[in-house]
Amino acid sequence: MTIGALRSIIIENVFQQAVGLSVVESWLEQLQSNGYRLTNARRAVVQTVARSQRALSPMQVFEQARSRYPALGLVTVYRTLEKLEELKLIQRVHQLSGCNAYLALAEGHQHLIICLECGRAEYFEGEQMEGFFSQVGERHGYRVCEHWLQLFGICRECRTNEN
Amino acid sequence: MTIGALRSIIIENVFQQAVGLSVVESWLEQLQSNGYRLTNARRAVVQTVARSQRALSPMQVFEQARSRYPALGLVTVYRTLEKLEELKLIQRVHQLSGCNAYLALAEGHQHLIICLECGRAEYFEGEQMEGFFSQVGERHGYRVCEHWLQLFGICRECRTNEN
DNA sequence: CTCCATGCAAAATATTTGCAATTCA
DNA sequence: TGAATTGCAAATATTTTGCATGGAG
Repeated sequence: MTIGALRSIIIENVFQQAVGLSVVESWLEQLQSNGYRLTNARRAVVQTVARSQRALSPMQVFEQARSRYPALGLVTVYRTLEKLEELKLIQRVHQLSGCNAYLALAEGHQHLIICLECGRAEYFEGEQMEGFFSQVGERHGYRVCEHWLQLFGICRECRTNEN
Repeated sequence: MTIGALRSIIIENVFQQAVGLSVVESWLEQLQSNGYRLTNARRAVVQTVARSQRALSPMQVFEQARSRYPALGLVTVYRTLEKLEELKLIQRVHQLSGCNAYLALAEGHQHLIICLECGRAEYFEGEQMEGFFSQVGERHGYRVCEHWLQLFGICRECRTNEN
């Protein structure tokens, strides 16, 4: 094993511990504490969605999760996503390309910025807008109780690759 | 005919001239000038969508337009909506209840406020936000080129009816 | 009279449901 | 062991496509 390969593994482990594994374990715990059983099918789906940097459709989740657990069925993906959404661990993301993709839900970070090229999705904050939204509502006679804000663009990595 | 009925007709005509008929005629003209033929099916769809205050699904358009032109088929609704969208006369609207509804597109008014109760949809302006959106993009390394902003709430009429 | 447009039927997709076999707790 | 979970197959729901007929220009 080369130094390079070793370093990759270390970095991967650090990465998983920092942003991957703990989220997976937290989701599995929450499924369990809400009365759902932990199965290999659910573990595969949770690992796939929790670690993804982009919103995935049920079919994409199915394809990726099947490499972890080949016996997985598409129906189980649908049912697991349903439960994760119900527990507010993921949310459905609407994009120009479709509205059936799911992404980990970051608490308190309501707004999304999505790369049109690679699909990478990140949350950003914008609390100062709530006041503006209420004002707009008042002006039109609405009591505003929800809002969707999403930005679309090209991320740095994709711009670099294109040049 | 009573004075009341007469007044209703006058008001309806004024209304149609102000916000309904002219839009319908404009859309039909644009269909024609883009090489599409004017048929009764298309007239029925255009009248339904152009005059609606809320976003309508293909099935809803079909049901409403069929009362104007009973021989209408659902497939023609899909195909007509497709052409209207291509001509940028309507847009697909994403709601919690689904993403397959279409609404007249008001030029220059990019953002929507939608009543969760009755579905009424109105556009509002918010040009001052473009700068903010670009800033957010920069901070995350994105070149922002598009944005979605939608507010959801309860309109005045629905609040009144509930009390 | 010539194509474009239509509506039906069928196909293609996407999602949900019924159910017997399996697996977790 | 008992009940929740699974995957398959079938049912639904939605949208698209093929095609013979009809209608606009």
